[in-house]
Amino acid sequence: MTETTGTNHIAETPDPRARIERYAAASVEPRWQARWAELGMYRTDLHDPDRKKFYLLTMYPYPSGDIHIGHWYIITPTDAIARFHRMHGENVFLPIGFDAFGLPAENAAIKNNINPRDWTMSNIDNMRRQLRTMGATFDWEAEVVTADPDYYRWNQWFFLQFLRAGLAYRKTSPVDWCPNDGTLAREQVEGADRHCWRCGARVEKRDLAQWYLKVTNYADELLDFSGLQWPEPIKTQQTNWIGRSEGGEIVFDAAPSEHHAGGAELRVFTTRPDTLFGATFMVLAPEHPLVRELTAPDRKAEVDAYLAQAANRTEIDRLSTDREKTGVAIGSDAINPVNGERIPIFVADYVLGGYGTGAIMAVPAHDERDYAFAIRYGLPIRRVVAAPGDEERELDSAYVAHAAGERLVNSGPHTGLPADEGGVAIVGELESRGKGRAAVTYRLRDWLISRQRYWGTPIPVIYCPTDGIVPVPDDDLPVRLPDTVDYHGSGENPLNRDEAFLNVACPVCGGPARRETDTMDTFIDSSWYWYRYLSPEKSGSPIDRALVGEWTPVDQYTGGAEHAVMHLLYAREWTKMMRDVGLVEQGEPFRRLFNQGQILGLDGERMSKSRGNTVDPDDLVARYGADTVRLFLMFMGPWDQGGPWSPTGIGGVHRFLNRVWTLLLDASGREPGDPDAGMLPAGESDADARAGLRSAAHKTLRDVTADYEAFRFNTMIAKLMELANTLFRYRGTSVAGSAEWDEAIRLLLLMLAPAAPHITEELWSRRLVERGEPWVSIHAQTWPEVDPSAVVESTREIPVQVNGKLRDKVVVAADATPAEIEAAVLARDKIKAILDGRAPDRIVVAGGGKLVNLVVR
RNA sequence: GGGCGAGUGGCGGAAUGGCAGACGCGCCGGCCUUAGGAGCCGGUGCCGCGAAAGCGGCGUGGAGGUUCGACCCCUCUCUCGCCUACCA
Repeated sequence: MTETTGTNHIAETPDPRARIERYAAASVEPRWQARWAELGMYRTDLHDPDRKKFYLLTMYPYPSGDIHIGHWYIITPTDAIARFHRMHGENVFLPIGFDAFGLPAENAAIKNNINPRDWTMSNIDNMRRQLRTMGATFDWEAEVVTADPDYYRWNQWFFLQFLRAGLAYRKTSPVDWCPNDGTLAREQVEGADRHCWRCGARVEKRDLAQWYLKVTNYADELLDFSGLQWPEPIKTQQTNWIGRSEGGEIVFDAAPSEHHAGGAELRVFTTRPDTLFGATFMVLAPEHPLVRELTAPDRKAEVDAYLAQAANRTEIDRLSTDREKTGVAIGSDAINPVNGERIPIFVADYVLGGYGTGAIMAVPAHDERDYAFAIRYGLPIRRVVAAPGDEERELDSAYVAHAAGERLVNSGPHTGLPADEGGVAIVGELESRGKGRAAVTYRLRDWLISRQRYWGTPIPVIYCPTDGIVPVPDDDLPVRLPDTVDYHGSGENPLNRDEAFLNVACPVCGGPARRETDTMDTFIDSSWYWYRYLSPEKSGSPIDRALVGEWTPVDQYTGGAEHAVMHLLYAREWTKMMRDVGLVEQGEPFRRLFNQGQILGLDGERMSKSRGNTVDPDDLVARYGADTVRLFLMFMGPWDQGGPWSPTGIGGVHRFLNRVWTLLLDASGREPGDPDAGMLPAGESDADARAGLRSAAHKTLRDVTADYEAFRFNTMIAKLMELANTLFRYRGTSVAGSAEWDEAIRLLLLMLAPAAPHITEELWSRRLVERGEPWVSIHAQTWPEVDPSAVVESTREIPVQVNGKLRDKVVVAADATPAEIEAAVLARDKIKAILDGRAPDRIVVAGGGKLVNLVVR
């Protein structure tokens, strides 16, 4: 290494800057990055039996082309966590890969007339290079690229496994359809105006035959987060998304009429079976299969018009906040199973086809939506639940509260029962007659995975005129995407026109058949990639079961909270499906989850290339170095908070690193600007100073260790700055160069190493040269231990309050008893003056002597 | 409409029942410099009194409450951000 050290030639030089070499990140950082790569320092030995394993996963990036400051914000603290754990002797696995399928590649391809694969792969090359400039310790040997046939063939393989297990199925139903992206899963439709999560276009409904995964099987299990250390808001969001409701399913029969024989079963789901006697009409969703059958001939024109209008509904009133309830009567009645009453049937779009049974019994007295509808169309409102004394009171809105002592009214034989008992009794009675049962409904839907796009995993299915739906045999996998694509300048899936891809012999009968041209939702790629990291080259199976058994679930996952009900839910569902087809033992993928915040652009919006508000870190790295950028991102604020990007203040952390550099290279130097340079603070002896320094260093170590463990990087860095400031105060004094000084310097470097890996490695190596010791990387050092004896104090200063206001401070021995503290406080002149002869009514010695409060009334 | 989160100096933020404002930016003063958008030292919540040391008052969106003591816990309320959207 370099031979220069500042201590050899000291104070005569007039300009201190001429004396020591300046910190030049631009030359230091690439040199160490190359050295680490050369030594393979971060290649993980997945088979090491001795060390405790630590699987640290960070959400893999989409290869949009450029790494921006937001990527750094996610990755560099994650890297610090990895380095911190390595210094604790753990075998850390920190892989990286690319989420390489998806629409932006296709859009770029159409726009620039290039192949999506070429576009994606060249972006990945660029991003690999940029990622390396961070100094992050990724194990590049484990890299996964999802657009690689060696990866996506296993998506196909999983699909076939799930198909065999009954977890995948094909169904024709109204699906959410985006004009650009084709089919969307329910959670990929956002907002009141129902726009596409990816492109923002308005989403329509279309009837299509599509592939689904049966994730609703897992609804209850997904509500169970026991054993997971996940942030509460994410658990809440997932719980709300799954949306479990308990209630009853009740069977109404269609009443006979001139146009219908009656008897058709109309099932409704309700969470309020206790209000069944209050049902005064019934509402079917526009998609309900019995709408057409039950519509009276004289109502047909109006109903048809309404159904057509409902299909376009989102366009009509996309911005209206309180949507008017609309609907039309279909000219048939239903029979209420509890009292035989005939109630009219309506079709209205406030009832959703996809939730519950797509039909409701309307109880306007006790449901706000039903109330609004009844008022608008002049339908009867009958109160059936009332709090004591309210029985006769007129309703001016739906009564939905749950007041104590509520009882059923107007409910036939159940009148007078407490409401909750009444509900149970009604369901029980219906059940005995085969007209109802207790039921649970979920908001969660099955996962619609078909996408009408080229750039994704082909769904491995063949349609044969004679044999129907035929799975592609495992041996024929992967079904490869053709390399040459011709978009004809449109977004239509080019696979539909690719005769070579389309035409295939049926695996069963050998006759001519056609391939499925839909591809899979790219969230499938991200639902298992961390298992593949453990064996990216494995060819005979998707995962290495021994390694997966040993290394997963992932110990720590870091990434953004925006995937709360998408990726993070799909990942849990997929692992459960893998478990159920016998591939993994566990049912949960990630033990501990941390959601870092998001860095927003200067416009306050989420950074994205399409918005054009990304911040390129390359300029900052060129000017200050990667360590400064890393440290600045960690210092900005709490990691889970994020915030708008502003480089204001980056000079502060850069100055800090320069000061650390100076402390190492020029401990004895003195600054001309300091009038007290070279002198100990007034009244402090050399021994005091040395003991104080040692104490400060060990207290810092204690606190910094806790901050790393809790991912509190901002306060961690603040404490290191404080220690550096303390050291700087003693620079050039008799303390500099003492054993205590040396220990403090050593601790400072070790504590800083995970966050600022390059400068600490450089300074560490120079320190070793100076001491004549052989080189060992600082990143291979063991995390130091706090010396408890160094952090104990002989005295302590206790704040003294009078009636809760700070008035004085008193210094007592560290082991002073409460009585001694009390006596010391009362002996203070200032306290005597404030008390003015009065005796305190009460003396609170709080927190084991942390504070004293005198109460005077 | 519902859910989650957050409101603290000029700014980023610290302190989760015990000295509010750590650390950093910015600003002010000084040193050093041919020079400084470099470096170093000191100061810096607001208001008042004081030459100063210092003293006093106010202060964590607002209003109440619990407590010896509240940025922190409770109730109500306002503002902002994110998520969600008629879920029977």
